[in-house]
Amino acid sequence: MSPEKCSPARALTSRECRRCEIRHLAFCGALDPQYLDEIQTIMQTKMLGAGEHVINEGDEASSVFNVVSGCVKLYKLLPDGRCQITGFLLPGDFCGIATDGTYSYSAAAIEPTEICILPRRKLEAVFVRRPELERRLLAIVSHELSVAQDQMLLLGRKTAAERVAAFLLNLCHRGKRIGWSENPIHLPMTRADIADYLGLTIETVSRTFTALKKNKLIQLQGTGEVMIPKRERLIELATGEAA
Amino acid sequence: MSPEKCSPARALTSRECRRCEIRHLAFCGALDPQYLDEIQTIMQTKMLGAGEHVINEGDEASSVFNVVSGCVKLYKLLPDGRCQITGFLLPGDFCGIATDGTYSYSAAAIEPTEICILPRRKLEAVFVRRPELERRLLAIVSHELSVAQDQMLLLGRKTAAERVAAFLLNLCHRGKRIGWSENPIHLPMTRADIADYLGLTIETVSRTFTALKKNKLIQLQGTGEVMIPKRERLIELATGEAA
DNA sequence: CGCCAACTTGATAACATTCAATGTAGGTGG
DNA sequence: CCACCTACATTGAATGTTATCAAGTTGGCG
Repeated sequence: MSPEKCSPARALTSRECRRCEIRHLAFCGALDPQYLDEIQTIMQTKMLGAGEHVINEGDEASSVFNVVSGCVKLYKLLPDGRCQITGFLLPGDFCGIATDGTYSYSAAAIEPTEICILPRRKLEAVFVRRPELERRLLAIVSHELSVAQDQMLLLGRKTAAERVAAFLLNLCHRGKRIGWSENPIHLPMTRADIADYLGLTIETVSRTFTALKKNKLIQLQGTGEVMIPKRERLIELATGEAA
Repeated sequence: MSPEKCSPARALTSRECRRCEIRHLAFCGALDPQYLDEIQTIMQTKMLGAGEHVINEGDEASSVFNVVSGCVKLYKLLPDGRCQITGFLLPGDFCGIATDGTYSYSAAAIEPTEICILPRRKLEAVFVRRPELERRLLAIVSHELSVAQDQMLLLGRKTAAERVAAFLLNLCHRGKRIGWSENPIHLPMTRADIADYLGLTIETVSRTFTALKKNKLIQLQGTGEVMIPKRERLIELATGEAA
């Protein structure tokens, strides 16, 4: 629910963009390979352990970050500790866009995670030379806005069962794109993270999993592997078509 | 809660960008006045009555729209009629950005509203010549994403009273920017719209207004004018600092 | 003046939360 | 290798905030 303990930061290194296996998933993929040095020369990489922070809300927005491997949660806190996770970043996703010079949310790895660090200033300079990069960024941010609107519908109007169903299908869909198993789905996050993402409590999430299991909409293999036997029925539930 | 009846569409006309009084509020403001014709020549304007639609979810995303005057609600529906309003557009705001070729939400005027219509294709052509426009768009969409994240926190984790307080302060802040009265605040939308925006029911919104009034956090002058006597106390409530 | 839509208020019910206890799995040290 | 510890997850019982159902009230407009 709240910030987690941090292990000491790892040394900065630098991957080779040319050999980057997730480039086609990231915004860098908009760049013709011949111009890859534009990114390579301003970029550094870093390994993070579970719980380590990429971004602290309120800090000066000096960089944007690409997730290469692992999983990062974006979240906001209320003064009394209530937490809302606004998204999970998978390989190829990025964070760190800021409007007013400071980050408006926090970001923390939930498992061992490798990130690319791109200094904002330098990246903006690249945009001037390579507008296709900025165009891709606009497309991605627009898409994220659309996803955010879906999530508002979920948080404002869906029942617990609908939320959990939508969450599972979503993760399935995104995982597929990056080559994860479609069935069973792997959940890298805890029940607490799922609860904070869906605007529920841990207990309600747990009970909902149990109920879905009882109704044969899902099967659990351990707490982090979910089989979906009847995809259509889960989709109906998630979209609110089920009475 | 649901789509409203539509009166017949008004004739298309064209305002003069050069004399546009809200240009500095809109993304067009990024354009040096000497290039205003780039927009002027591709743009048309239209008057809408209350309830008329700007966008129908699922339609082909052929244009983007600027609000010149009035107020537009953006919303999404579930099959059974549940509605989530994702935002209210005030003069200077725009809508119609789409990722995959079709609109992912609906948009309807909630009072007489004037809009500018910019064909997507033609606008994209302008972007190539005038990258400052696209850059501004990225800044605006990034800001909207940040606002959407705030709204997720509200919908997922705030109480009814906190939601209403946050809503009033928000509208106050946005209204100020476009020259509306700061105190009392004018609410152009119905209780039903407020409910669908805050993920509550009409009854809960109404009761919450009554409760805030009883606690002297607001005063009502009719249903659409709200006085805020002690701004700080309302801010405390809205941000979750109040116990 | 009367109608209708929007709003308010009241009583009851439901869904999710809270508080509390129990269960399970992975990791560590004896 | 097993016992123990801790973090995470599940389950149960009671509570509470908000939703639902049902009247009323207000206010603007023809």
